Amino acid sequence: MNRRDRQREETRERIVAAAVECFAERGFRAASTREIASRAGTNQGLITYHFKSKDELWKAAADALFGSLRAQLRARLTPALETVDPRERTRQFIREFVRFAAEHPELFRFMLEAGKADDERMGWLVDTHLRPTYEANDRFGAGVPEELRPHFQYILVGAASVIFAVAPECRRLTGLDPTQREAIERHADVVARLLVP
Amino acid sequence: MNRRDRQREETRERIVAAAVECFAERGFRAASTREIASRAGTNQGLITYHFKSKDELWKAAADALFGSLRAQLRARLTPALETVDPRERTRQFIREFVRFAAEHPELFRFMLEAGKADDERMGWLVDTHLRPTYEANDRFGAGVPEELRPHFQYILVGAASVIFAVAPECRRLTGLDPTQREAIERHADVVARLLVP
DNA sequence: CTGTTCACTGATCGAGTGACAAGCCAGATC
DNA sequence: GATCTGGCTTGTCACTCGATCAGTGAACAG
Repeated sequence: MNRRDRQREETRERIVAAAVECFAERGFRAASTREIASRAGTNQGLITYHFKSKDELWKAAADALFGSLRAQLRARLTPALETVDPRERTRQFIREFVRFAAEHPELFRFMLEAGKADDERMGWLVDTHLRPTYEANDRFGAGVPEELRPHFQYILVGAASVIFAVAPECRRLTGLDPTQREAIERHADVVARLLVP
Repeated sequence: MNRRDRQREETRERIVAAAVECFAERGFRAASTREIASRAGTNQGLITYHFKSKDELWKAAADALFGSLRAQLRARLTPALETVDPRERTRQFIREFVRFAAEHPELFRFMLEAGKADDERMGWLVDTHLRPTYEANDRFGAGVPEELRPHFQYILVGAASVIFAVAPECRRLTGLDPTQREAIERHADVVARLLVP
């Protein structure tokens, strides 16, 4: 690959990384391309050059976030499948999911911001990223009746993620800092034991 | 009270109601005072007249939302306290909380949007509204050890609310419409039985 | 070495944004 | 019934937004 092409690639990646941060922190509309450019160390015009529009940049950010993290999540969840006892296996699965949610609160924020409105971005995100992830996690819901699957899915996601998504609030409200390793492990344990008694 | 004063009050309430909607749907920055004014059936200038700034309007909206809903929630939760069996009482409590979350998804959206950043609005919301609510719900966590309280709190909120906060996404992803009465009751039942085995 | 390509910059556009101020007129006051 | 108060409208301010585009210069091809 060319030196120019490598430079191009690296710049795009810097912009996408900054975009993931901004979109997760502020939401689509409130995130400005100028701030994204600034965090990436360039100017705003370059964003429209690489990604035709803000919408396209958002999709690129979603691709980077969900693509990378889905692979990472699968890699971390599969060892749990080796556990023999099925209930303990599911608990391991859940604990690992909670740890993952703690390390990547931007994933939940991204999903929640996109999922609340019935617009084109939501449709795209569901069809492109959420459905594959959802179906991949069916291994987890093996023992759950068909009509309860969606409930369990969202209960798990909510129970695991919310405390990390509102970490500043939790710190101020309860004094507990959910970013501490100890708190993460405790949360993982509580969620796992609640969902699999 | 004067006719003018009544008119004034009613107008302010219309604006606040529109503001609650907009802030919950779009977040603070992405919600525009012009859209709020339009939904309230007036013009943008009137907002600055009644509420000096957008920040003040946001606080007024939070006051209306949390104030009214905390009272309403307490009214709906206290009957559950009459149940004799302590575990069943807690389950009733949780079921009612889930129903409440289903009817008022804007509460969770509001809380989540405010709680993710460590800014002045978050501090104000915690000190003014969240802490009182949090402490009032201590009746619920009677049997829970001190250091697990925050975890249970956020697990309950997340498990109960997320599916309703991303209702459009849930509909498209799973085919289940979480706004249907049947789905709400099922969700309430699942959450209650999970959190109190 | 020469000419071309193309990642990148900086300026500018129209369409919003929140805050502000001057005027209007129904309703309160006397 | 004249006067005045104050809720409300309209227009405007400086500013930010995403998008567009001419211009620049280093890396490329021949």
